[in-house]
Amino acid sequence: MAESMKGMHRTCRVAEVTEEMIGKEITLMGWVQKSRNKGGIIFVDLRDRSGIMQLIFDSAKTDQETYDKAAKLRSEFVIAVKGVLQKRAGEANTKLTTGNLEVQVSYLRILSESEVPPFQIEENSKTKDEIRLQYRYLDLRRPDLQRNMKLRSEVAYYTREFFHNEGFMEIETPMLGKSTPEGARDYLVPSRVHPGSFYALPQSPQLFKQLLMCSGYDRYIQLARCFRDEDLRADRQPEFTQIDMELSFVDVDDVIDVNERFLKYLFKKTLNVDVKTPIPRMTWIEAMNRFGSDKPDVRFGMELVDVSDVVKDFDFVVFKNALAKRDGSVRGINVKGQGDMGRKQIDKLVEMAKGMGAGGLAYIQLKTDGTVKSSFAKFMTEDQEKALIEKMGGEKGDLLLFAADRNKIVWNVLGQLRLHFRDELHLVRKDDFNFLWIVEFPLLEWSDEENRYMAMHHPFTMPMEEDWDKIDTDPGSVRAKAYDITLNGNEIGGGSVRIHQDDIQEKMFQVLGFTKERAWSQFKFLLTAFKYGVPPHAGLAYGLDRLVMLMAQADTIRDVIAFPKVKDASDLMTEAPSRVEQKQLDELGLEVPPEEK
RNA sequence: GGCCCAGUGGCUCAGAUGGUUAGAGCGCCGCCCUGUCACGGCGGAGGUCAUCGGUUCGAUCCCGAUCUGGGUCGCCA
Repeated sequence: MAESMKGMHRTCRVAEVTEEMIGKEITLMGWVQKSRNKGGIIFVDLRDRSGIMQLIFDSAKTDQETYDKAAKLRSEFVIAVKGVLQKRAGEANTKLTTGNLEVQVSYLRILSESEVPPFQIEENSKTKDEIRLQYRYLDLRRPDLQRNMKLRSEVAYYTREFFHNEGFMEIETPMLGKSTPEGARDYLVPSRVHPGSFYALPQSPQLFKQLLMCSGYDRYIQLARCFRDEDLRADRQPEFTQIDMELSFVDVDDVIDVNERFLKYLFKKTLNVDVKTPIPRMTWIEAMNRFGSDKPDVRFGMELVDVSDVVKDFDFVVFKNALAKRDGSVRGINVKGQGDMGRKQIDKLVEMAKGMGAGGLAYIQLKTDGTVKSSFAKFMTEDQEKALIEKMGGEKGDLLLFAADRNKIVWNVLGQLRLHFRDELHLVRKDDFNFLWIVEFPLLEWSDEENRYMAMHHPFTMPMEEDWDKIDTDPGSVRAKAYDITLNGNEIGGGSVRIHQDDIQEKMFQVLGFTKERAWSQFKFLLTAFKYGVPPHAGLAYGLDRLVMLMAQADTIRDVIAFPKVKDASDLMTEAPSRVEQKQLDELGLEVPPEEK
């Protein structure tokens, strides 16, 4: 039976008691974590978001009615107790911050009873995601999720504080906007007033923040909700939050400077971690050549080695074909100490490589017994083999893996294998925070599918002045004033300097295959705004969820989002998305497929 | 959309060449216990072995499809 809390007032959270309160009567409220009835004395662990406090019901000291009531307490009952805070009479519990304290209860109210929960409310739950998410309100009671939510709240707080002190203004941009077919799929919202017309939920506030620069707001920040109707991943949700910013009268170094100070401040305040500044910078091409990734994990070696020159005369058709391709190369990695790997495991690696788009994976095993086994031994002379091993720095016991194809594929295959071995061989520590800027991204990326160049970042990204003269002759070689901030091999943010000169913008649209008409119909408001005095500006956006995930050392982004969605973008708790009543559809002038039975 | 993994009491898992009563730990219920805190002792309840179909004398186990969840590729300017 649920009782009222009338007349009772919570003194503080259960683990927020102080030494001065010892001997005083206090009132606590929370959930029953656990009850241990010894017969004659009952111990109850009372839990709230601050922690746990042990309650004592002693048959010799409490009245019979209270004692009998205490005997009825079960897990997750919500109770209010009045009693004297005291030093523990028995052994202290070193695992609790309140382990040397307890409350001798004189008065108990059961504010709410609870059914037996479907899983135990405890740290490091092994319960499968499906059930946790169905009962998310119970899952969120678990201490590890409460810690993550607290960290997330603090990240948001210190972010606002830092940027406020730096003169940034937080300005909200619309959730109901205009659909732009470039980029990710939009979530669409039908308009009742304009049947057949749709708003789109924002993928990012990109264009609005540029307009705010046109309006003179100088330094803008927003913790912005964004939406992308694409498939989910362990680190990707359909709705997510960005720390979104834009600055006027700045260049690359200015954006990097304020953000390095931000990261230093944030990590110190929230995790007490010292971020060393300046954060190192690496160009995109160096990252790709050395690590096969534009978000390299540089905490360990196993760097890519370009062996194209060494193998160019090998009588191996796979290598020859690769080198004949545009942007083709042969590169390898040296997996130290794995030369004795079994055939089965190697086959698995080859399969992995094929899954990443490679035709296969060539290898040389330098076994510890001194023998050498290679998948392409018959296509090279002994001297050639020796030269290749030497180029790779191969020693007894090493495994040399080679990919041959267009650079894009070679980088991807070896870059991913490198990460595979990082995890397999435990080459890094999780609590190590290694930041790295990646700069000088290519401006454009060729799309085979569209048969044209696409913007690597977005169409408003400023090219590097020194490359601009190559925009007609060799567009693929033009670098952009774009930058990403990475942490331990994850992209946590990215941005660019934006184009503010209309002649460059016009040329960009032309290169991207936009007709003047299409560019104008799509971005009329922006292009018009740019006619009325636009300052040079640049910005950056962090993925807040992914950042907090890494800070919390969580394995999935779901663990830092209160109410996340599952793989098919549905919510197991609310069962959204759901069908709606015909009346709603009629008002919108919409027809939808009939429900499947 | 493709590929891979998983689905057995409330939770986490084990299991059987295909054969009587499918096990364990935790949780739950009852009784006992005045210093426990992974409390302890005794007793007990609880299972369409994800669903549908096939093979078989017989299927939780083999086969196929489906569903659910996870990972990943495509996708994510």
